[in-house]
Amino acid sequence: MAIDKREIVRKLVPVFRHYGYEGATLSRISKATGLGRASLYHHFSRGKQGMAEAVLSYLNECFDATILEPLRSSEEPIERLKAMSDRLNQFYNHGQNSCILSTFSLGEGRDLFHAQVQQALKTWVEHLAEVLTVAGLSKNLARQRAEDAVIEIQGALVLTRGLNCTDPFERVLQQLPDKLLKSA
Amino acid sequence: MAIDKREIVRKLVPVFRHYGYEGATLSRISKATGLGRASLYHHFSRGKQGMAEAVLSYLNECFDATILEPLRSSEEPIERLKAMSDRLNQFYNHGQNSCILSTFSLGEGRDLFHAQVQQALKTWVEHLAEVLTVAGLSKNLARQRAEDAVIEIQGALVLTRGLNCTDPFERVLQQLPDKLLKSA
DNA sequence: GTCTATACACCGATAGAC
DNA sequence: GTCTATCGGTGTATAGAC
Repeated sequence: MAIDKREIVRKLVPVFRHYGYEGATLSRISKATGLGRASLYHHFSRGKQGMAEAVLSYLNECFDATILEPLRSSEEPIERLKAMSDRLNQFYNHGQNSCILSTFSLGEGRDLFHAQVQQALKTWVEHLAEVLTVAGLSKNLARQRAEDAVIEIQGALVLTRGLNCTDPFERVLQQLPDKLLKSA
Repeated sequence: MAIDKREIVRKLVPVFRHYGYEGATLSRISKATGLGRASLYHHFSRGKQGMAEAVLSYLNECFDATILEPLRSSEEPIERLKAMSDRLNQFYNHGQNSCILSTFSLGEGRDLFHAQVQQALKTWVEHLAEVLTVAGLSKNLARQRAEDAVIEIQGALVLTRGLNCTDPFERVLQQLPDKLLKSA
């Protein structure tokens, strides 16, 4: 059933996120899901690539429903941004989870998933820019700060992973809303 | 000779940087260097791990000599930071090169190279914090902004790769010196 | 110092039983 | 829908000739 497949995809997420497309071997996938190779091919007709696409779609869906959703609300801009920060802290487990968009833009995954990765990043930036425009910033400044926000979050994920310490990520998220809205 | 080995390592750099530790297969390495598998094992006694360590050491050395060196100069802080930005733009090829510190903090590479990655990031932050302290910032603020600088650079690399557009990286570098020094 | 040849484990993928 | 068994290919690594 569809619900079972969704549960399998959920188990695939950490494997692809941590190891990247090439590093996510069928052995690791099999271990993570508890399913044999053949069972996996029963569910995902196009093999490993199908699994990776399912993971990417699933995470895009989650990201839209949990992180972008508050940005589309009718709350005050500052409240929307604070809500996004809170959700991001959960979504990335205090910065300890990698971002699939970052992982899939390396190696073989880059060629396979570039379109989806690019689209996901653009959508995120656009949602942020819209909130900042509502808050009264000029189109150009809103756009630039929206990009800065994504940059800081992605960079904080790298630093948090590299230093093995969640402080940078949580600090960036905490400071982000005010930083984005303060007058130029 | 040592100079030949250095030349081999130079050819290994893009392979490990783009594909990560696991994705850097001996086929790709062999192709990039023009050497057969056995020749590679003649030069690097501990196999692929030895190659990766050589790449990491080599890049750390380059990074210290080209990016950190201007930070240690006796120029004005703003000039030191501008010099770093210029050098970074070359070093990362306008944001089109991945950072090995980011690549090696994923998958199997994470366990193998965590200590070196952590040390390299710390050294970078400390050099920046020292410049900002000289510029008159408080210890805490200097430290925080130094971290922010590394975060923005790493994040800009991710965005530039994901969007396939060098604008974010070059903009971040261009704005960085003033941003770091402006009064709180 | 480079090569060919080779060892053996693991890769992604499939066939066919149940 | 899951399994075992297996395919051809590729992975890292090594032996030994030149």
